[in-house]
Amino acid sequence: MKRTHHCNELRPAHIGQTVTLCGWVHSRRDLGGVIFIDIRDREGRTQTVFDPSDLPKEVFDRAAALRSESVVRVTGRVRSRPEGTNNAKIPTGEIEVMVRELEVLNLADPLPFQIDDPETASRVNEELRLKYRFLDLRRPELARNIRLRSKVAIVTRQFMDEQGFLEVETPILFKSTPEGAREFLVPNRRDPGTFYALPQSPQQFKQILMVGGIERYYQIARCFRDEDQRADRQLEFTQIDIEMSFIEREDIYALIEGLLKRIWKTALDQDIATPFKRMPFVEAMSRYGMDKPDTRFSMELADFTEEFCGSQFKVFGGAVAAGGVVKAINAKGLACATQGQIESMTELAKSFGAKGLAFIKVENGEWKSPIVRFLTDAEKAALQTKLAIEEGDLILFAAGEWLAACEILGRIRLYAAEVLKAAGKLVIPADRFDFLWVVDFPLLSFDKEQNRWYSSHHPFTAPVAEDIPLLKTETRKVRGQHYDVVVNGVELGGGSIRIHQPDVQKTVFEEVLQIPPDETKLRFGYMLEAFRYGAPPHGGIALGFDRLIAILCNTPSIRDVIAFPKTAKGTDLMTDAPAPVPAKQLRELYLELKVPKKE
RNA sequence: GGGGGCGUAGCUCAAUUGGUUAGAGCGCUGCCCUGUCACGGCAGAGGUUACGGGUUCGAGCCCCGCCGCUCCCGCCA
Repeated sequence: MKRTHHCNELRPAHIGQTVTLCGWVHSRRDLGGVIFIDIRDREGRTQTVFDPSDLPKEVFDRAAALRSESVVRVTGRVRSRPEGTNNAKIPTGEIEVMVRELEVLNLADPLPFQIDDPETASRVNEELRLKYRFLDLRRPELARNIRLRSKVAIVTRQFMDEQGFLEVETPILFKSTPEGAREFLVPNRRDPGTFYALPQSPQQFKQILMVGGIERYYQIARCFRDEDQRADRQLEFTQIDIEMSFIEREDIYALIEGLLKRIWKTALDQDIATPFKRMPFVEAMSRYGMDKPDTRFSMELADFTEEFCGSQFKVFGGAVAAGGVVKAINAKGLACATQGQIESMTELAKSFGAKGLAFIKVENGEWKSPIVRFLTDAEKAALQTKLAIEEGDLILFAAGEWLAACEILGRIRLYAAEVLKAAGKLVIPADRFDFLWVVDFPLLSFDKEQNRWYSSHHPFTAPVAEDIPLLKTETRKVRGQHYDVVVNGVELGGGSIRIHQPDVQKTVFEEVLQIPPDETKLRFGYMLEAFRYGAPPHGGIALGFDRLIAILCNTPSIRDVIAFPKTAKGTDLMTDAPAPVPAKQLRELYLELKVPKKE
């Protein structure tokens, strides 16, 4: 070992010992006659002292020439700091190391950005931080996140092992399955014109593992989806992937509640309440306008379909007449919303298909709104009662098809909450976590443009048993045995009980999803075949590991919990990936490029 | 594919809204300093205002294009 102690280890008990520390020059305070250098490693920092009366001039001069973030190795004697010079801010603040020897292991160039001050470092342009990720990773915040991630991975493995799960690795080189997310393709040199695909998830392998008798599988699995990025979405990401045989939905709920309880206890030393609330999809949409409701604040959607049936206000009356609904929320205390904010909300509503956004401002005891003159006294009374309207409130409406109206108000609700938070009128404690299961999703959704049904989750999701007869007749009504686990409005994971009977699976593929039989065979033939040779009933779930860590770290972006994340455009600013390859490599793969020239 | 925000010194930001030589703090370089801990003091260097066009007597500021980062919509079985 090059060192005897780490930089957060020395205490008054070590006084008198000769020690060797290695680390980065965190800060250098050169007082001319004496130099203080704080040496930092991942554990903490320790003050070292260079006293010229006690040191060869050459060593002192080298210390004076050190720059921030240089890597050094120092040897010296631990001593108590002189009276009145203790530093209460750091755990090693009662001692210091009187240096005898200094070895400069790596003299650092001046840094592209400073990392010693957390305040400014966290505000540095992300582009620069991504390019110099190795510097960013030294920042305490990021280091803490990476550490927590490791800790949670370990406790996950411990918990899953205790529950009798086997960790099984599945292939990264898989086959293209064009349903679902766009895939990354890998050309196959051995058979020109054929390709592997990187898995969107180990879904099919984990089901095959169940047929293979593994019974309980888990994996902290890398997944790849070639879709556009978001703060919570990267091209490659990690899932805690789980599958079990001979179980029902409740078994998954109990397992995941146990796992999350353990994770929260380990990561935050917090006891979370289980079991989690269960909320049917229809209820989540009706009350919160979201299938991943943030239940930390209310501002729930109220229904006024009955009240506005036949209303003089055509937008509402017409919507109801057309079989739609009228919904409203009360953004308490938001009557102060600026014209710009109302416009933003209107734009938001329009982006979700609304024609406009009706609102009522309650100010100075008066209902201010372009629509109020169309409302009858009875209608006003209904609003007053159901929304508990008070001075300073802002009422927002959506009318139309049930799902669309709910979704619009759901988005408006979140926007309003952000505005209220910024104004200090809505306060949500950082340590509050509202978990819930969203259940009873529709198995299938209808794509109006392509005029066909598609799986709400994925095509292996089992219908609720009693709904199976409705598959071909009342497709819309079939519920899937699918569940999402949601916390604070974030979809943490989802899964389902799977179809394990080949005939049901075949019906879903061919008769409901309308995939031609030969294509079904080509894409999923091996699964249908596997299910013919003794497939146990099974189900599973996948938790977004990056999102989980981001929630625990209280950061909005998963880039903050991934060591080497990519940008929104999918590039790695440090390595410059992706990049062109030499023609020779393309020839070996029998690939020819037809890249359109930029004008 | 679409919409919004940002881009000025190595970093974080300013520039009286189109008007003199583009400033400050930190960092960097040099000098001074023996108890600092975001040490302090003095001096100095450092700019193609992302990039390319345009309008104008005059552009960091206005217009068009383009690149990059970011947020959102679409997309994410």
